[in-house]
Order: sequence, then C-alpha cells, then structure tokens
Amino acid sequence: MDKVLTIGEVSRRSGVAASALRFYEERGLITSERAGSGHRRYPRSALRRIAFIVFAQRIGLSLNEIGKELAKLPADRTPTRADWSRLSGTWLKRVNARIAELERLKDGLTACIGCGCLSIDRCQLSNPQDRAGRNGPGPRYWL
Amino acid sequence: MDKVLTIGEVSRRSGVAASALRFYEERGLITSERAGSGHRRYPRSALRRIAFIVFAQRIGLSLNEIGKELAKLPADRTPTRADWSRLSGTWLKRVNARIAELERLKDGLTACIGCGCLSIDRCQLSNPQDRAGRNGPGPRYWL
DNA sequence: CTACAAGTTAAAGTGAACTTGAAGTCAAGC
DNA sequence: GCTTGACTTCAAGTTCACTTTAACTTGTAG
Repeated sequence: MDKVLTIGEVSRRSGVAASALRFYEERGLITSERAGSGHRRYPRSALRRIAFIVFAQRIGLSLNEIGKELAKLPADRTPTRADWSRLSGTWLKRVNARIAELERLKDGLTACIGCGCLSIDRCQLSNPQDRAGRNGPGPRYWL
Repeated sequence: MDKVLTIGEVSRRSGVAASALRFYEERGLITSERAGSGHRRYPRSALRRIAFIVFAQRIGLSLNEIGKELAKLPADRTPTRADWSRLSGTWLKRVNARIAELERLKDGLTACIGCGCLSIDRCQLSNPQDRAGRNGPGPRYWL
C-alpha cells in the first residue's frame, strides 16, 4: 500500500506540469528516488511538499524563499504536521502585510484618485521611497 | 509658471528610474515633448500619469493592462479628476478579489496546514484546477 | 515484434519589466 | 577650451519561473 508515483501521476494529481517538477528538483525543492530504468519515483509525501510550494507561491514567496523554508524541515524523516505548521509563521506576517497594503491601496482608489490628490508630491499611495530603493535588473514584483 | 520637467527631474520626483521612463514611453504608456536639443520635456501632468502607473502596478496590473486603461483617457486634453476616477472601477474589483484570496489563504494557513489536511486531493487551498489552466512559458504570477 | 505512450537529459527559448553598456550630443562652470 | 554631468539612442543583458525542443530510452498493449 506504500505506492510510489511516477512523474506523470504526480503532475496530474498536483496540477503542476512534469517539466515544472523536474525544474523544482533541479532547484532542490523536491527530490525523487529512481526506478531501475532511471525514471523518477515519488513517495506520497511528495504531494504534500508540492502542495506547500504551490500554496507558498500564491501567497507571494519566490522559489528561492520557498527553498529556504523547506530547508527547515527535517531531512532524515517524513515531516509531521507539527513540522509543517512551524513554517507557517513567516507566511502569516507576509499575508497580513500584503492584505494591509491592498486595503490601503483600495482606500486610495476611492478617496485619493476620486478626490484628485493622486499627486506624487502629496500622496502617500504611490510611495516613491519604496520604489527608489529596489534596483538591479529583472522584473520587480510588487511585494 | 507652467514649468516643464526634464527626465531627471521626473525620475527624482516619481522615484521611477529614467531608464524605466524611457521604457514606458517606448511602450506607449507616457509621452514627452522634445526640447531643441532632443532632450525630453514633461508637462507636470505627466507626474500624475506616472503615479497612476506605479499605483496600478502595486495593485497587480501588468504594463499591458495599464496601457489599455490609459488608452481610455482623452487624448486631446489633460485628463480631469473625473477622467481618472472613471478608470478606478476595474481596479476595485481586482483589489477586492485579491484581498479575498489572501484571506482565504490566510485561513488555510492556520486551519489547513495546522490540521494537517494540506493534501492535494482534499484541500482546496492549492487549487490544482486554477494552475492547470494557465500554460505557456514565462513566469506565472499568482493573480 | 512493433507501435506508441511516457519517461530521460541538456540546452535553448519565453515573457515581463526593466537595466546596463557603448557611443555619442548638449549645456554649464571654470 | 575643457571638463563634467545630464541627456540621447540602440542593442544586449538580467531575473524569475518555467516551457519547449531535440535526441534518446523504457514500458506496455496488441
């Protein structure tokens, strides 16, 4: 009953493309055993790990950050419920901060734009300082 | 008193890098007059347009979407307060939807992960169907 | 035995949102 | 007149999170 899964099965059950699963493995986010043929075999616990990754992404973490979080899990055994819930602390802060920002932006949407004060000099909404700080190439996400 | 601004001045006041302003112009999001020297000159109203772009980005719109929104503004005159506020309708829905999703994820964070049900088969949180639908290359954003 | 689906790797491509670099022009201060 | 700084264009580079492609091997059904 301790059935292992192929990459195709994992892909179908998680909704994550097989290519993405290989990519995650390359990045060290997930691991797999190999069958004699060289094909990947996943334990059922991999599904939970993948669910975590997807979940964390929707919350706004980058794969890099997710990798750091996953590294906190015990390597020597299948993580327990308690292991997983320990990770959720960081996230809660993050989600709350983002919700707060959106609420702020929402208020500005009706109040600030409506009243005509969407001016860089006076309005806090478009927050020049926040932006000025983040440099370097690549797309910058709004978190 | 109808002072025009150089790209450097606009950059400092908006917190948006000069290179980004040129990029926005190339994408058709903003426009500029030219001085005899070929240097860009911006009317003060450009600051508001830029503030709008930054604001919209933080809300989660892509530059493409922002461009479409900006296209709704009158081309023949400086947009009024009413013109701007007409655009905010779409946004409000978007912000509300995103806040709702984050709230949902937040509940799952404490309830679902805590209780151990973060399983792809049973848990709605990591929503396989949502993901399966979005394909094609490039990074996929969680909105 | 032959199809054909499903798996493998490595390398290159993709889209978004910019930045960086090269090579040159223009304006102001000393 | 020279340097310095701010500007110009155009092309190429960067990051992220993947996907796509090519060339190949394995597993399964008929």
